[in-house]
Amino acid sequence: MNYWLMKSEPSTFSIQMLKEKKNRQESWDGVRNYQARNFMRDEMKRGDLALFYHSSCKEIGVVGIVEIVKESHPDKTALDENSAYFDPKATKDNPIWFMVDVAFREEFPQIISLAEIKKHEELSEMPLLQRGQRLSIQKVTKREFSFIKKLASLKQ
DNA sequence: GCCAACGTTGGC
DNA sequence: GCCAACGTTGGC
Repeated sequence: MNYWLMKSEPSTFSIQMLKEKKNRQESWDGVRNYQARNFMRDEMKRGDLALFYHSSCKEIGVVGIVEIVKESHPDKTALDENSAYFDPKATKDNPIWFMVDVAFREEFPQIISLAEIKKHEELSEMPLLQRGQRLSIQKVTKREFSFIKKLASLKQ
């Protein structure tokens, strides 16, 4: 089982939006970076857990946990001319872009902010904190995942 | 809004 | 295959 961090701009898709969906599930569409795509296509498995990270917003940080409930399948927004994520190079036979489906598992009582993550030596090797790192999907160790989950529970 | 750091594109 | 130009990301 693997652990992940998945970034989203909350103005586009937030954990509240996921939580308010009827089945509390959503396809993680719109990823247009090959490395992030490869993680989804090749490595993400059903049952994996991911930290939900809000980026480019007022309160930056980890806001909760989601579970991968459906493994890689083609991202249809790449074929949709009306989508902001349309890619003219994608075809039905060669979709290029893939996505997984996630399900809401937990919303932290308080955000674990980027500033706080930076304070803990135990989290200092997270890709998130490495210079120039901007991948929207990143690997997280079990230790890091548990540490952040514990930080969140301590704030209750 | 700024800007550093990346990733992608396209001419050669 | 190189690499300059350009576009994007994302924290501040």
